[in-house]
Amino acid sequence: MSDDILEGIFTKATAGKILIKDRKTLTIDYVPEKLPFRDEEARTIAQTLSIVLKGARPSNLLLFGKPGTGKTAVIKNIIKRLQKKAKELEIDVIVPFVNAKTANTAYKILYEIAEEMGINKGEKKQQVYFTGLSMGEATDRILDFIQKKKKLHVILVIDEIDSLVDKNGDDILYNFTRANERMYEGGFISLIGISNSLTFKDKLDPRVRSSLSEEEMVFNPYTILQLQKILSDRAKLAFNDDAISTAAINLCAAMAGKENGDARKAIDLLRVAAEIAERERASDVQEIHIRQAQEKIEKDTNYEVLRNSTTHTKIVLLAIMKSKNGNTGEVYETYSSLCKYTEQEPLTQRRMTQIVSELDQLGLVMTDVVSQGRYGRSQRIKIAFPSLTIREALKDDPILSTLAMVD
DNA sequence: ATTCCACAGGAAACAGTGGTCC
DNA sequence: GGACCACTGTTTCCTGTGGAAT
Repeated sequence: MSDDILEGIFTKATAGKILIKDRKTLTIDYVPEKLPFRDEEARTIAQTLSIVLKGARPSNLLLFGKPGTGKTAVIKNIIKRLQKKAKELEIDVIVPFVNAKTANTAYKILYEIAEEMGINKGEKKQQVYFTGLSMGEATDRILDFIQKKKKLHVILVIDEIDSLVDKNGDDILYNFTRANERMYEGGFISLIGISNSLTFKDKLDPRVRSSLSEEEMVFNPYTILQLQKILSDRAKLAFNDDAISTAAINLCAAMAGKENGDARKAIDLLRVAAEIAERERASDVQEIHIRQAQEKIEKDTNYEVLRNSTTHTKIVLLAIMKSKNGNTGEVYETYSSLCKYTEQEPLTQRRMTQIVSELDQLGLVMTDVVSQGRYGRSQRIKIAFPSLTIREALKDDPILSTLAMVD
């Protein structure tokens, strides 16, 4: 590197300034004390739950809303306050909080509930082990624990409850909603379900549905104006004075507003844009940085997903990239020949369509069902991002790197 | 109006793995 | 160490479907 270039970098560095003063307020984990535009929702939920302070069972509660609409944050805030109050009044309230998407399977959810309730710190015979128990036994142990404590009040929060029902059905929910019938000595369970999908209720057994949705609430997506306010509030906490222009905030809000009014994404966009601006030694975050951030986020997620995929998923993507019209049949043929070339045993076509639909959900491919009349019905599959990203992500793959380079 | 193609995608079964319990 | 349990990724089997061709 020549002296001139180094000199340039150093001069630029001294010219630049620190834009972010409090990085933590721009992360997903940061929950503000009070959420703007959610007062009414918070009040209703707090009212519903507050009767636990009188030792009575609050109604089960279902919260609906797109991601990033503040559902989880509102619940977490209320619960924090409720638990503090309950402690003062010496009322025994436990609030296990599980995320059904991270817990992934029905059994893991039971395990996490047991962990959060402290069951696994107690008698060995009552513990819910990481594996080895039947579902029935695990449920029984949790319910027995509550019953033995006599006056224990449990408010069970299941985040992303729709993903639980999608993958594992509603057996767990059935057991927990019916559990109160078994509590002869005064304890109880209330359920709070948080769902991203409004239609998930249709998949429930009617008994579970009526019992679970004693009370319901919908969190509407934020409007662009609301997002602007949220972002500028957050920017005041996160940035130094004059470190971000109003135009940049408005653009950020507009971009996130277009995609379901997701505040979480909007804040993430703000953070990445600020990091780009800092790296460029800019004097403030501008619109151009927001646009660059949007591109970077998209590219990074695609790249990471690709790199961590299984060999067959990668081959399927290559097959889609290399196929001419993208019909399922043609993609499968290409896929099979790529498997032969790389000496992999090909999966069935059924499994391949499943992989394609997983990729579709991740936004890596676009599919479109087209009917060609006499010539049947098929999917048109297209890659939804630049093929350069595929080449980059696969360049270190020992089996596929050479395949990814040729057209 | 009916036929028929080329699948989509649900359901169930299966194999292999990794764990606990007695 | 065998019985039992859950999970994951897969295969097998099957029913349903939109619309051009007949």
